[in-house]
Amino acid sequence: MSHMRSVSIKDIAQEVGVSTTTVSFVLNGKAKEKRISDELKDKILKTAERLNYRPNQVARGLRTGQTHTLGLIVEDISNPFFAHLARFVEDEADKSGYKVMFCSTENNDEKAISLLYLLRHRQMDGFIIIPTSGIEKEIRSLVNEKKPVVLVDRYFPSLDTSYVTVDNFKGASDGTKLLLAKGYKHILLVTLESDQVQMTERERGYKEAMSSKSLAESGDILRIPYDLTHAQMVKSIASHIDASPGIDSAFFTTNYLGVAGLEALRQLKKVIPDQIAVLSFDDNDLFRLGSPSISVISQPIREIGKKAVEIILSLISSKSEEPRHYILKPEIVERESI
Amino acid sequence: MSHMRSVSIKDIAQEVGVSTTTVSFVLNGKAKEKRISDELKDKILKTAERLNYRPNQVARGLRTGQTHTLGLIVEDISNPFFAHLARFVEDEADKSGYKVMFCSTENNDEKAISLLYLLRHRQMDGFIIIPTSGIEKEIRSLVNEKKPVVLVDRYFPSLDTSYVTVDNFKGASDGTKLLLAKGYKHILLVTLESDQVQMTERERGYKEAMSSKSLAESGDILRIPYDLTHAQMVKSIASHIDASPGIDSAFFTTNYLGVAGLEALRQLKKVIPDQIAVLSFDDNDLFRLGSPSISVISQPIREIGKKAVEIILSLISSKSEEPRHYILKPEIVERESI
DNA sequence: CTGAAAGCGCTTACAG
DNA sequence: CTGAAAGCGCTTACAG
Repeated sequence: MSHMRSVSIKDIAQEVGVSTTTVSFVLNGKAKEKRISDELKDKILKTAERLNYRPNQVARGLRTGQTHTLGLIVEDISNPFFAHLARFVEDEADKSGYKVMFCSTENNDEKAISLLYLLRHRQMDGFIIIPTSGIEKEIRSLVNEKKPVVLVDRYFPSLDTSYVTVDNFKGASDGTKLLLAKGYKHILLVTLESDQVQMTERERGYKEAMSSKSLAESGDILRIPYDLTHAQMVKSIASHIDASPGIDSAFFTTNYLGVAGLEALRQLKKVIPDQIAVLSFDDNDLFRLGSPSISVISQPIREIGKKAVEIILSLISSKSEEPRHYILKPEIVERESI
Repeated sequence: MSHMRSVSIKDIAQEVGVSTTTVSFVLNGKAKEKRISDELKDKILKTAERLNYRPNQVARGLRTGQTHTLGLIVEDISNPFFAHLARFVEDEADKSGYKVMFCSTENNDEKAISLLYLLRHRQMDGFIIIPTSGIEKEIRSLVNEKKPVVLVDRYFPSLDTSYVTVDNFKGASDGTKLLLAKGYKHILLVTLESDQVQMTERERGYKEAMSSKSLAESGDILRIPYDLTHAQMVKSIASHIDASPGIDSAFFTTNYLGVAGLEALRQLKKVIPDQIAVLSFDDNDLFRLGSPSISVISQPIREIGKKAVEIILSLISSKSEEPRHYILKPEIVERESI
């Protein structure tokens, strides 16, 4: 019972003895509008059913110029932050009949550019992008060509696109202030060597909080190159902490830095929070259920995903719309680690 | 500088003063084969470059019948097991110029069926599917229509499809035997109420290991309905363990059951492994870095993803091929929890 | 109430 | 060496 060619609108038309136009109208629910008789409509519907007709969306996409597909470009789909984001984007897109195609950039400019290129070939209706720092030019041309695009997690201050992020400055500043309020004085900030806005803002928040205190408090910043392997990150963090006995607390600016940090502290056999307090951006199972549980600055991922899809869909339906910016509130979750 | 219509092969043809045929040939690298002069070839290439030509893959897909897109249907993309699988599938597919479109079924038959339907409309070249138990009929018709499909993590014994899984029986049996060898006698198996092969095999492995011991050893099985929320799972596990003082160890058959289990034990303030030993299927950051770290039966996710893509690509390139089955070896990772 | 025809952007057998 | 033409499976303005 296998066909090499699947059944098309033409087959139905032939079977019923009518034009493909009529079939198309009926199948698209325009029977009423086109005033096609109920008998004929039923006959066409029944025949489509009987022949097990499946509309070819590729053909429809070519004809209408709408593929009902969103391109989602993340840093790494296996990172829990992006995996959850993907899921919420999927759910939200699904409600409007959109599917999503994902790609991981590994935070690599070359890869990101080539992925964006490939996705454009495939006529995505819109793009939800966690940009790498070197992809500004390509995003700009996307915008210039009026392609719907929304940046997530980070954006380019010099580029007027829609974006949705979190108030990273406030998150980092509040987190640091919480540590200070708890009596920790020598706070190490472990962050990524990055010029991207989400990272610079977090660093700025930390610095602002530190500077608001007296000079007795002293900070320290460890900047990890973002192309290190996980093992190298762990090693780098461990050796820095080991060499800095004065430090009483560590603040990690991303979830995988936090994970690497816990691994480092474990190697050093540091007791949390007695020997060193820990705070991290982003939440995950390890932070939530590990022992001790880790305090975090949690991002509202579901809301971020929802907003991103909402923006992209509104951009798709009305090309002229102005860029929209959403800056959501991160939430401090206090646990046992501080 | 924005165009409503992007540049097509026709624009290039017009610009150069040549037919679209010729343009298509050189753009597809067939200049040599079609013996098109180097001058002309260069001119066409230059013009394409200058006009910033981007081939429309939707049109190509319609014409050639190949979309170079794989459909990946998982249970939940935000679950670390599937998130990692997705990443490895992506990487492997990428090497052959394929992109992947993902969907989450939530282990819901209706949703799975509708997703498969939607993806078929979109002319995926192949499907990598983590099936729900009620989707057998739809998978069967996929196979009957000679669509390339490979099942992952589980399969239907009564359906002759390609699949790649892990030796779940051996994994569960070895894990149980390890607990027994460590002196634990009263092992609780916490599993899903499921008739799917990966689950029944794990339960069978556990039972086999238990029955190989004397009657002094006694087991207990808690079967969690798979439609419970996370909180309900935690509650169900907690109350069962709380009501079974004789139990000295717990073996969880999936990663999220393990996570819920740890949460339950934390609520009950049970000390691991002194009051209760813990073993779980699947690995994750929490198991690896939590305190105490949790022993696991780890699946070779990268290899699973690679194999799945390898099979699907070979199915795509030669439709006649026989189904292939891969049963990979799980690995026991002993940590502090037993 | 219904259909012939054009066209979305490609590829490719066929012809010269 | 190169091109005219058909066709992938749809949708839709136009005509009657």
